[in-house]
Amino acid sequence: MEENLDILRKNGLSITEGRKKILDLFLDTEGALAHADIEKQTDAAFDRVTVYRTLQTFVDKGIIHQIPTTDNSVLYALCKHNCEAGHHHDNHVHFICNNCNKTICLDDVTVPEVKLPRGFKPQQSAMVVTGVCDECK
Amino acid sequence: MEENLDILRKNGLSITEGRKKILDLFLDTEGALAHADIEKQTDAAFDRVTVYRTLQTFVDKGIIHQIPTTDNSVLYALCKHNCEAGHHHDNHVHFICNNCNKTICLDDVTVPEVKLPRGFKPQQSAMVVTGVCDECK
DNA sequence: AATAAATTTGCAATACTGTTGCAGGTTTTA
DNA sequence: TAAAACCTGCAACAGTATTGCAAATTTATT
Repeated sequence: MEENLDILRKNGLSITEGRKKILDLFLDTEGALAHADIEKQTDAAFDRVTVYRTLQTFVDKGIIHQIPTTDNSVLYALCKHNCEAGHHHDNHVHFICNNCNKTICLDDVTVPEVKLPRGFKPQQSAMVVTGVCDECK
Repeated sequence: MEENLDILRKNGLSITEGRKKILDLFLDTEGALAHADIEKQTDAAFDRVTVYRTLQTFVDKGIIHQIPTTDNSVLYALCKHNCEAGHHHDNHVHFICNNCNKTICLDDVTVPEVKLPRGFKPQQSAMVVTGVCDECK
């Protein structure tokens, strides 16, 4: 299986060890990943800076998306639906489990629209639900 | 007007210069405040550490609440509805203006409920909408 | 009102997170 | 295979946040 190579090629990115490994991590992970997770799970094989830059590149290309959290950490997850460079379609709800602390993309749950007061024009909405996930229940 | 003293007393907190000033800032501000805003607007009269500790104390007592943001900064705003120590009723939508960058609590807009997949038990929901606010429109 | 007890503050030190410039190395292109 | 393009690691730096401790302030007690 060479899904990782496909994705990198499709996005016009050079194929490098770092990008392959980090992309594999995302492909193998159900939940979301923080920068620190990636450093740990790659045994610090890559410089911190490289990891930051790789993540940024992936976000720019629409391969992964950033997840808003209530505590202020930054999490990333694969984009499931075809996002394009600079144009994310990331309007699903994110769930954070208080038990196992995983963050899960609920790809099938769309962020509902809300009625805003007069004069407010919405552009993007994000929703984070915390609670207990299906594995910890 | 001594609203600030009332609030501090009600929560069993010592009355100090720092707490009065910082609380006043929140009472006078419509939007939300970041740690950096507070340092600036108090002319660095208080040590950074004091500001951090004061904010933490206020959050613990239910005087202010943390706001989730899409970029990962930490913002705080007054709790309007009677929150109690360790028990926030912060279920209103937050709005971030892409033009003036203010974060506004839409106290009258409640976070809608969403149907989660089987096995997921929700406890708290947060919603952030970005766009253009009523003053920048 | 004065003192003792409790609480809060500021400083110093430390840790973590994230960014930039640049030289050297790797990948791609031709 | 060589040149061009691109990516990586290092070093340096900046911002954010936390902890321990002594000094200062606030509150409770007499």
